Amino acid sequence: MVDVSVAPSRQEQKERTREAILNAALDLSRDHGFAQISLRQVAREAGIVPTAFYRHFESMDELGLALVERSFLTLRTMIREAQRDPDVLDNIIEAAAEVLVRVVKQNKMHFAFVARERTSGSSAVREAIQRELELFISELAVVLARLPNIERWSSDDVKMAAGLFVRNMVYRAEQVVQMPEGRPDREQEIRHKAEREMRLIVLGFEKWES
Amino acid sequence: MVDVSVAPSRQEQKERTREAILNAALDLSRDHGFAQISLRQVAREAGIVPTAFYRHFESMDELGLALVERSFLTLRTMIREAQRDPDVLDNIIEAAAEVLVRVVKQNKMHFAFVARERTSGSSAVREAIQRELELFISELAVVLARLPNIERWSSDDVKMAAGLFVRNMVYRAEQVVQMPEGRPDREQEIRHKAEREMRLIVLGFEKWES
DNA sequence: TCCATCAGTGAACATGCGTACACTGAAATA
DNA sequence: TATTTCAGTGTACGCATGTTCACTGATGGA
Repeated sequence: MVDVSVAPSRQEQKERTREAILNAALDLSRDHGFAQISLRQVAREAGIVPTAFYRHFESMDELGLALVERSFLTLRTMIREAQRDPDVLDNIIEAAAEVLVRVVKQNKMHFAFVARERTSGSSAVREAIQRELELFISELAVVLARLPNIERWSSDDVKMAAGLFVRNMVYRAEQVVQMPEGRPDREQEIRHKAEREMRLIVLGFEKWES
Repeated sequence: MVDVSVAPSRQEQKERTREAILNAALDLSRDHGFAQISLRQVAREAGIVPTAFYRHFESMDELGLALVERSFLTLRTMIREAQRDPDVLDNIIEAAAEVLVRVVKQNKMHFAFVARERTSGSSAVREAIQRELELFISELAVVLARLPNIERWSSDDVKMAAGLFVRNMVYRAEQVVQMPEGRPDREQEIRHKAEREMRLIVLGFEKWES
């Protein structure tokens, strides 16, 4: 029996409300951080009564973890894309800078969330982000390991390089997030600076010994 | 007329209470961030009644700014020291890594505050920290500009390099702060990683063109 | 058609919050 | 010594919070 009516099924409706809560929380976090917002604010913004919140999450902490997961889905998609693209290996710097600005711009809220809560969220959220970032660095290390100058490096060294890239990426992502709407000049500037930094790091690669 | 009695003057007492408030706030910020703590908590911890808080600060925001200022005093002292020491130029990496771990360990709370509130504090606090960090990068750039390989660089390039150093320093400082007490092995590891990263960046210096 | 399920409701509560206000009493000043 | 100053007190207020509990009514399986 196929549902062809406009009325959503119970499951669909629940999922929809869950999304509304996630989006409300992400939106409210924007100004003052996730840790500052209250369960009641989230409920209000999501268009439900405070107690209905508990039908979806046991606590704000659990909501925070769900947001971490959803945000990193974006990042993982990004690196999977990069792994498939053969051009990336040829000019990793330009590709990375381009992807950085484009993807961050498309997912401002998620990046803002990660950058902000990485150091300041509740300990549960903070630890989840650190773990996910470590994972992300490892995945990037796999990509980097295929670069010509890096093939002979120890895996520790490759991870260090990946860590440097990611940290600079997080920093530049913060800037893209804080960037006011409709400022292509600022965007250009950030991309340019990100490129120069990565190029400097890559230059170091070529002379690196253990 | 010199005050030889044990009783502190009115001014001294006020200054003492102000310090108590600052320390209380720094201490309470440790676990959940400055933005999360309340005026009443700070007052309680400082041993005064909530309303007495207003004799010293107009709001929690003003307290936050005072903490930023006090925290950066530490950082500025650090770089002034480095500027006077001629050895620093010879082996800037080892010196920087050593100073990093030592000073951060001595002033854990201040560094933790800066690292945490940099991305998550109230906008006033956040902007104050960004400004101070920019200033710090400029000061470091002056030191770097005297390095043999860098003399011929444009000032923009030197600032980029200083920015890379500072961002990695902030990151490693976060780790030192989170480091559990009495773990010299972890300390050694962090210092070692910081050194390797800086060495990689310096290697890039040598081949840098514009 | 009947009935169980369960997403969302709405009232109630105890608690902690920021801040206004009138106050006290010791230190500083005259 | 008499007076002023002012850091710190204590009460009181209205408000937002997290969580409890009994509830409603549409969905969807029997």
